[in-house]
Amino acid sequence: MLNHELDRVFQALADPTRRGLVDRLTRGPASVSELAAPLPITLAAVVQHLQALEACGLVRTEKVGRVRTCRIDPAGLRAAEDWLHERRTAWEFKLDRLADVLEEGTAT
Amino acid sequence: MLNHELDRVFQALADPTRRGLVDRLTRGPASVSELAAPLPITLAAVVQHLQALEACGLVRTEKVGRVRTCRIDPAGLRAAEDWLHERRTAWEFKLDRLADVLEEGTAT
DNA sequence: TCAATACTCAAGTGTGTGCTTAACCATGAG
DNA sequence: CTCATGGTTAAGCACACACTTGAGTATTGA
Repeated sequence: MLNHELDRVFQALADPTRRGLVDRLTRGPASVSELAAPLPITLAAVVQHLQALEACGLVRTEKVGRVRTCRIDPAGLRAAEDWLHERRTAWEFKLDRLADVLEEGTAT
Repeated sequence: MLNHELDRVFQALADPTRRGLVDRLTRGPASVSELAAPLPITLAAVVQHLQALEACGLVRTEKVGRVRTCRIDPAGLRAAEDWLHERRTAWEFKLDRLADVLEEGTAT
């Protein structure tokens, strides 16, 4: 995944409403109005959030009749997760090696 | 970690410059000017980015003399990583169970 | 056919973000 | 002491973002 796409994934996840939508969708697919119902904002605003989520691969949607059904797309989640995992483990590995060197110094 | 803190973590990671700083710091600690040197922006701007990164627990810094040394704080990375991991696996588990049910339907 | 449902789109508004400049403070070297 | 280094802070600007309103389209049920 390109750097520019990761921008949008993290940007999308930065908003609590959008993270709420993702959270809701992990419990199963839902229509736009179902997603909007519990929220204190307009349906139009929810649609805009969904467009952001779809644009960066966090959510897939499909329109049947007049109902648009939304569901999680794990690809986006995985991309962000992998980025974080790589950096964190790289750093922790470095820390461990440093600890080893220090240990070696004090021992013997 | 509270929801509000996750906001700031993802918000921080949404910016490519800040993600670049995190990336750089996984290769080892650095001073503010070292971090700024390769970047096309002012040192003041870098300081502002670092404040954002520190405020949300992605980076720790320590000032000795007039030099501020920055290093990764894995806590922030882990918080975001965990959030993503939980949602993704929850959804994939759901998908697997759905596949099982469909399988059962077509079989026998 | 008529009305309700389920969105969709465009325009506008207030707030937040990234960046710059410019002035400033603290430390270390000569 | 004096100057350079390394960083900090504040003010301001341009643009992006979340949200609303309002008007429109397509589908469905009676």
